[in-house]
Amino acid sequence: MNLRELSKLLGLSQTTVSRALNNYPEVSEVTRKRVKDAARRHAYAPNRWAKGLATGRPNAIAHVVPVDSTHEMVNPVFADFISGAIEVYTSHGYEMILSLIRAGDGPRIYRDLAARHSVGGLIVHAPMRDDTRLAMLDEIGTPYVVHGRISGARRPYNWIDMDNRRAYRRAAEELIGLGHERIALINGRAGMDFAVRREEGMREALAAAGLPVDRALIAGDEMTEQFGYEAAMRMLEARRPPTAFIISSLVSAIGTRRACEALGLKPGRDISIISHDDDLSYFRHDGAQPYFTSVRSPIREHGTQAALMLLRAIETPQEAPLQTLIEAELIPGRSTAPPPKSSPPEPPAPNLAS
Amino acid sequence: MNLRELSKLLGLSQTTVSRALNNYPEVSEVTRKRVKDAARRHAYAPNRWAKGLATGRPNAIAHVVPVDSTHEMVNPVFADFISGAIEVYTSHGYEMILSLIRAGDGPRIYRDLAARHSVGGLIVHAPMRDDTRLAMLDEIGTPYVVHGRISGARRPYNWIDMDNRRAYRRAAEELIGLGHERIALINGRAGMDFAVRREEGMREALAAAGLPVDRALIAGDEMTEQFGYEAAMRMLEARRPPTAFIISSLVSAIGTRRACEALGLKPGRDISIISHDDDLSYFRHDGAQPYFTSVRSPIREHGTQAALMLLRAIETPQEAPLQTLIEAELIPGRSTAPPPKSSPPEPPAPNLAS
DNA sequence: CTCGCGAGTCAAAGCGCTTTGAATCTGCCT
DNA sequence: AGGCAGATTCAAAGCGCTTTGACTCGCGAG
Repeated sequence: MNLRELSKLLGLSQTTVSRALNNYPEVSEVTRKRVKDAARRHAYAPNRWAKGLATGRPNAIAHVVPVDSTHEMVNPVFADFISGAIEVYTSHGYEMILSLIRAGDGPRIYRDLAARHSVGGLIVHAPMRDDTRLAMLDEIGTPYVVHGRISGARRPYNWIDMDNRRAYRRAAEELIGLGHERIALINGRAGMDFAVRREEGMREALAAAGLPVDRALIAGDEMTEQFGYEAAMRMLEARRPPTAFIISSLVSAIGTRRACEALGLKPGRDISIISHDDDLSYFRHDGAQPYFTSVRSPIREHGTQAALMLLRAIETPQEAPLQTLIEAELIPGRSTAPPPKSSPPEPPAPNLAS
Repeated sequence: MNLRELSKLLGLSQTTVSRALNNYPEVSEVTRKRVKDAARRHAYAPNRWAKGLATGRPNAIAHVVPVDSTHEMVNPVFADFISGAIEVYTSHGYEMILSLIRAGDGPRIYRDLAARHSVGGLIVHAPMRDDTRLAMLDEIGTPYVVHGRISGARRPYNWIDMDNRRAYRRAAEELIGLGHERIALINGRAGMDFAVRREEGMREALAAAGLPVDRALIAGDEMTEQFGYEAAMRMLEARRPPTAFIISSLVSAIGTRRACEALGLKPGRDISIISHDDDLSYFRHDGAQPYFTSVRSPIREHGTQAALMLLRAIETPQEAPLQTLIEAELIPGRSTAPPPKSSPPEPPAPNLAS
């Protein structure tokens, strides 16, 4: 069933039928009702192609997800982010197209998407520090929203991010307040913008407390369970193990927990862990006190916000880019405690000033 | 840059340029090269709408994911499945559109997708036993592939599934072989087709070994970490706890592990766990022996297969539906062992026959 | 020298929708 | 009765592509 058939059926012109369906005011209410009823009865839905061609208005949003070619990974966080965004799109008449991009593909994909005309804008995932994509996107002219930030950017751009530095400073302060002095950070891949900020946050807290930074207690990689396990294992078996961990991802934190338990260390008693809780639906704790003390930022909400921001950028391009910084909470759980007394206090270093 | 501009630029007709770009044989090689070079130089990409309208050939595949309205969940397994499928689509010139569907939305979404004409087919996720969607899709006439199976289906349809029954029977046999008699199943939501099959598989093994089925040792729900924890906790604290668990999802298995450890039970020593490993990239163990003994079926591969099957169904609709049953492996890990001796042997029930 | 043929190219129609500008139909005022 | 504004409706153009059917051009066969 197409518009012509439908209009013929109703004895009306295509113009009138089209206007009736699109809620134009110059159609009488009685006609509109008649048209809409008929459309429903005959399961008429406008052809997206024809509509797009006629209006020139984009009807899709692309999410471009970089995929590390060696690992072929899709971050589980991504699923929740998307599910937040997608609802916004559908309720505004856009469809979401998903596009994986390999490290090597570079600009081509973005240019193709833009040249298609059907894609009104896109969400940039997993920004790196000094990511070159922005310059390219600005040149291409497609509206975009970055989930995260890119430090080296020249011009203002739309982004939504959590306050990583503040949150991780806060997390480290919490541990320091409990008496920890050797705090490890198990972080995302080096170069990822969020990872840089998180490390900065922790360093700030250590510096403020006059604590040294031990490079051996900082690890960064793709945040798998396995990585959380191995990094923790390595640190815990070293000469001077940490008494606490801050971990950038719940998935890796689960790996770290596994490592601790393998060594007979009980989190919340012998060792402390602060995890990162993206409020992933499949890992959500409805119960009373959560297992992990964690930095919580609701990722689904990020998705919703990013989508709204993008639609705004598409529909009112003249307005200035928007920035949204989301504060993260530190949720108390049962995985943190003061460091165990048993660990022998460091002998005071000979020439420690003042 | 559009076709007309490009052709004017080259001093050729639109016809010739179009044909050159689409590799039609009736264009001389020298012209074709000239055209392709110019197209690249001016970043020309055909307008998808116009192309679709002109050819009538679909250029998108939809993945329709049911979302439980109360939980708003996106299964982490889904991310990996999709990433397998998407590569197939892009390499065949299709784009993937993602569509969430609420329990209530029912047929409307499917009909709309079909009426759009741009969507050539779809993947049905999360089928329930006696799912009514198939009848509807058959009526609508869109090609589709089911990830999983639907027992009550009337007519043959395209599906790809793992051999759930066999795999879970095998898992239960493994535990029975180790000497376990009280085996718990922490399963997916009741009514999900895969959950039904898995339970059947376990029951078969129990029956074959002459072991009774204890309803209290079977739980089913959305497979979150929390559910794995709570279900296990409930069972372990009951009067007659299980000595082994079979768990339908790695995520829930992690919750179960947490429960065991909270009670001082070490998996692989005091309690046995067989998990379900979807080979999720973020949970993949590259190392030697994995932590969990588990039923493994590579979900990403399912995605690839499903996509290929769907494209075949779209491009050669006359062919009969295809079925692919994938065998799952049972991967030995460190979470299984014979039941602990300490547990007092059951006093023989008075009137147990022969 | 003409004709036929294949290779290469072209003009124009058509895909299904929106939108412009004009036409028609009311009812009501003068 | 005539005129006019406002309310409805309409015919036709145009969006950018593919594809049909026709045209042009060389060249070898007759």
